Amino acid sequence: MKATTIYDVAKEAGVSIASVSNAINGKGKIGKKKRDEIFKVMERLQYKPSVIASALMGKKTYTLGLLIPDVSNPFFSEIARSVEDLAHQAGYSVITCSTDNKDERVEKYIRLLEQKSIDGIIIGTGVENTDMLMQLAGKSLPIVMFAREVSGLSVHSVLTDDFKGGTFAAGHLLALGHRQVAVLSENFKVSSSVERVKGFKFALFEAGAAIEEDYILSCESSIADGKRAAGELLRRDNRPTALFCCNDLLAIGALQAAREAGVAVPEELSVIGFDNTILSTVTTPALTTIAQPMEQMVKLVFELLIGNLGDRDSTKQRIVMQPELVQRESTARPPKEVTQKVK
Amino acid sequence: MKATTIYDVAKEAGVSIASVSNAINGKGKIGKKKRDEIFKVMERLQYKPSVIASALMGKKTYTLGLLIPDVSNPFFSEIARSVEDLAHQAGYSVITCSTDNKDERVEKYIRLLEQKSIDGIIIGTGVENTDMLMQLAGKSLPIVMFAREVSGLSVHSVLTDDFKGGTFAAGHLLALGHRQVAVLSENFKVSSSVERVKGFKFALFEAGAAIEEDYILSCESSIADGKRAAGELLRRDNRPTALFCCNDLLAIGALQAAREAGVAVPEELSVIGFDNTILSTVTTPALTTIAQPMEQMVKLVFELLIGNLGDRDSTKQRIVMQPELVQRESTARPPKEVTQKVK
DNA sequence: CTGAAAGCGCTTACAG
DNA sequence: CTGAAAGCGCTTACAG
Repeated sequence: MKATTIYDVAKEAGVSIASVSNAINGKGKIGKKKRDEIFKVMERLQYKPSVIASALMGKKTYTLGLLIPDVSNPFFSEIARSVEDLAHQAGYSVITCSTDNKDERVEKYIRLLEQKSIDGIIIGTGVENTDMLMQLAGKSLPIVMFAREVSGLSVHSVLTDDFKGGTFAAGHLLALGHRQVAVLSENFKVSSSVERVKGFKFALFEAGAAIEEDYILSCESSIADGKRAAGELLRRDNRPTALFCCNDLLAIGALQAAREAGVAVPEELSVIGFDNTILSTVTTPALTTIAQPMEQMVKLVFELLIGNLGDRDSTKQRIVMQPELVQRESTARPPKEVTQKVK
Repeated sequence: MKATTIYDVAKEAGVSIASVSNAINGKGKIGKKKRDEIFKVMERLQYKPSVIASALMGKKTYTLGLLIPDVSNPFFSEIARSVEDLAHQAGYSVITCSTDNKDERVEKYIRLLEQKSIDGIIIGTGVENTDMLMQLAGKSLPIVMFAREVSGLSVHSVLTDDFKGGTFAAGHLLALGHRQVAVLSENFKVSSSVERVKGFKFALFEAGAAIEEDYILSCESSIADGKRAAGELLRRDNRPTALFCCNDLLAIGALQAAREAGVAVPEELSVIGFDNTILSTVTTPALTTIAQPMEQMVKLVFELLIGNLGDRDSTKQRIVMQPELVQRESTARPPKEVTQKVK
């Protein structure tokens, strides 16, 4: 049972395939009668043009690639949904690619996407080996970076001001009276985390409460790893009174470690996350966190990718959005007398 | 800067395009020397065959469609990840489509996917208007239903035994001593929920603790809606001592409603969910829930879709997997004297 | 073993 | 306004 082709409708309507094609694409001039007849036949035959064939003729595939670390991570699944919705509205489908922040996966996926002649690619994952991206950027395939940055890469990007997000977290903790703080950072490959930590440290330093380097722990981005790292911190003699976590997953791990260690949050330990995912609304206590304006960011990504914002391809846009502190229940004033746990 | 085509490598290697094609696909017989030379040229020119062109010749597009209600819902985002990984291993990409359980979206997406000549489609979303699916099933496009069923549709399916899942939930609550229970169900369109409720009711009935119909509330699948419905239930004079929720989202809503109403979980109210998503590990108390063997299910879906399990297309497989009770902290014995809240 | 040629389902100049 | 024809980048018989 072969699908009906343009030939079938042309024959059925008694016209040439060129006319059918023109009718569909609104090109050329076609007599109204002929056009109506053609549409009627298409309807009757349930004709659906093959995007494969038209893509081969140099038209679009109406498919976009989305590279993120992991769709099953709520932060990224929320992004994936926004991207999908906007894409769908514009007639595009999106191929989601979870990279686990591994370069080999990034490479493999990009190669795959290229072979499929996609129309554009959104990169929201960390990449170490930038050569491949450089090369990609040199081709005609539109790229936009989302919430990540690769220095020296000439592409559009829409970012959150992660540095400022870090200062917001620090400011909040400082205002509450904390002076003994620690941070759980993501892997150094993740440029956004690096910025967040920088901002955090900077604000602390400015306030004369500079953080010691060994109170900055690097983790993989998972609840389990956050728990492990936070547990380590809580066992130290000089326990911090507040913890800044570079994403909500890590913060939740911290919450769990605190519970296990019998440390009350927020009374004995304040915890602040980043991203404002659904997870942060679900924990007890609910998580204070830094929000990124995701919806707007995704919208801008589209403007850049398939809209006219990205048209003048001479200058690459770099759009930076403002983060926001979302105060919930996991942060409070530090305990009156800081517990100096002695072994 | 046009991409390099098969002609470029043929010319460069001094052979015909047919030989290049054969070399790539391991077809026909090619002299070892020629073959090596061809590969060397492909490498040098960075030649990547166009899947568009080969798809037009009737070969696969190596693209799969995945229809689910919502990627940003953790249950489905976890599925999406498993699907992606298995697909990736087999050289496929997947286009994720969030339907919100709306038929119009289902139709639009399916049409889109058909035009893109995808190789197969996984349907994990509720569908009311089955005509369209019937028609789809009549075509050559492989389909497999995942965790959802449409009666009368002749396609492969891999399911959890939702009815049994419901009885597990009931059995657990019964064993704990609960007799006054209620349920938060999803929309009736969701066949799996219907089965879960049926099983739950059945087990209760068997135990002589039949549930009253007005203690079964239907909700949209969101935390907010679960909270609303649970709140309603908790305000009743005859408050239930246990709540079975058809998915974790609803259960979390129930947890939140209980907290707001000052009802302690699990001391005064037991709550049990379904799906065992990451969310259930993150709440306080952690959620007792019913788990589906998702990884295995996704594996089977692939066997059916692109493996040999689905080959003999005469008989459609219907594979039913066993659910499992995951006991955590949100369920316990009912309070000694059941509170009879009088207005 | 190897290559010339037809064809997949479209789009696009180009004549009429 | 309309249609014949070439071509997109491949694959596949079919001769040699």
